[in-house]
Amino acid sequence: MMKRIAVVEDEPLIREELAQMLEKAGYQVDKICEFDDTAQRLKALAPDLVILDLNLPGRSGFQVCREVKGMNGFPVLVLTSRDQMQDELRALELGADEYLTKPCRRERLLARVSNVLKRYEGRSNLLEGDGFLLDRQTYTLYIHNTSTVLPRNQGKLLELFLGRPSQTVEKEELCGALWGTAEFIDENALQVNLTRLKKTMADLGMEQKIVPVRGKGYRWESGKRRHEE
Amino acid sequence: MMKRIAVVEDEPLIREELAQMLEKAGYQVDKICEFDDTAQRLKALAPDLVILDLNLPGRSGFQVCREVKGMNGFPVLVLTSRDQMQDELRALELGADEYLTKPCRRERLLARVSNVLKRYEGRSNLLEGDGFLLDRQTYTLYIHNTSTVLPRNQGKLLELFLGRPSQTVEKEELCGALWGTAEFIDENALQVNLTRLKKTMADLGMEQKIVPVRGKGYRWESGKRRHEE
DNA sequence: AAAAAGCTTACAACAGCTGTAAGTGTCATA
DNA sequence: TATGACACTTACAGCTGTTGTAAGCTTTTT
Repeated sequence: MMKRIAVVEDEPLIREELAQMLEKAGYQVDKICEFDDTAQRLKALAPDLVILDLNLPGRSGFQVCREVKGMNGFPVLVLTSRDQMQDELRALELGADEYLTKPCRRERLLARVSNVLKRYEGRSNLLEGDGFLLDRQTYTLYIHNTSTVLPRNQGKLLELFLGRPSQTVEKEELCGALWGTAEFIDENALQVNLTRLKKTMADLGMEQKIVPVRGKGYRWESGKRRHEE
Repeated sequence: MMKRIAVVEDEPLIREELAQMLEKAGYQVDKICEFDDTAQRLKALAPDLVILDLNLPGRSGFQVCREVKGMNGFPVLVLTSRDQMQDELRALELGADEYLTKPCRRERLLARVSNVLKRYEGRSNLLEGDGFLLDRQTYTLYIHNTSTVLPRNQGKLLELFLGRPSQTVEKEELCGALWGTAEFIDENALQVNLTRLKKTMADLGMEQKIVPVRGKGYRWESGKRRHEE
């Protein structure tokens, strides 16, 4: 399957040259030319890799980098003419997967691109939690250098909670996630499954985080947040 | 928990300087000073990251890189004075996670080290196959942007094969992997499990690779390797 | 052609996950 | 502080998917 790369670069000449080079190397390229809501556009494109310039009109590339990594976790390769050490450190700290300075030789760029893509192979549906990762398909949970496959129901619940941090999730919805349509709600069965999830989380050393909201449902508390809302 | 870094560098001065820098940054450092069986030594150390020089006495650093990536999948950061583009490409192709040239500023090195470590968080036991990844603990198989949890026996077999690419693995050993001690060998049961593994591999679109060696055992053929050695 | 090695398939035993049900604990309000 | 509603625990039996068994088939070698 052809890998898709999004190019975020405001200088048209460089952008086109980049796109051509990548296409010649067998990638499908999406060019971003307007930079008012870059992160959102990227989310819609859902590429396999983002190549990002730091000097963008309006919003800074750093901001985009942070948003992309926080939101979707796409791999990000920063390609910029800013060669200050500080910029590099900042980009890496924000989660960039690679940092290259322009001008950059074709071979090097392509090698790094392929390297980053390879690293991310098969990891496109890892959900990021607070100190752990959850595979959406298999419900494999990665934490503290170990992995465990959660039973299906526990995985579904955890997945749902991770998508709604710090929000109250109603029982109806939880039941819906477990048994499809939420027409027949078995609060007890839900309760049992929640207990089981809590237990395996405790066994794995994750901080307890599923808080009951009386009469409503449950809320997932992100571990060591400082400020509540 | 303190991360452990193995430094593979033959020049004592540089080695010590590197080690000091890393230790000051809060890592535990293992220095490798003899280079006759580097990959084996690294395996025994089981570090969180390997910093590797390419110009080693005896065996080439490339060879070490390949062995480390094939065997254990530790993250490898190549730090070398060879700044030929060709070297960089080759190292990346062999699976190196990062390539830096000496001299390298402290901040850059530390940033890249922390970046690589972060990427590998919780992924320390992913075995790399030819176009796929296998989680040693859960036998979750990642391929083509999907993941599947293999049944235990199929996982064990695949794991064993991945550790012995292009070698004939005897039936005894395969049985040993499945049922502990290989004292009681049930060739038929083994056969059935192999068939099942082949089937799930075929279903997942992996090229067929388990070749019988008459009277001996089986051999895992690495798909589309160009040059063997 | 026959023997040996390798492979396929169906089936029953088994393990682990799931829902059920009955009972215990906790909280909020009168 | 008594009460009822809600929340939780536990044991158990049914179900699903994995495993070993056994019988028969195919391929290879001599």
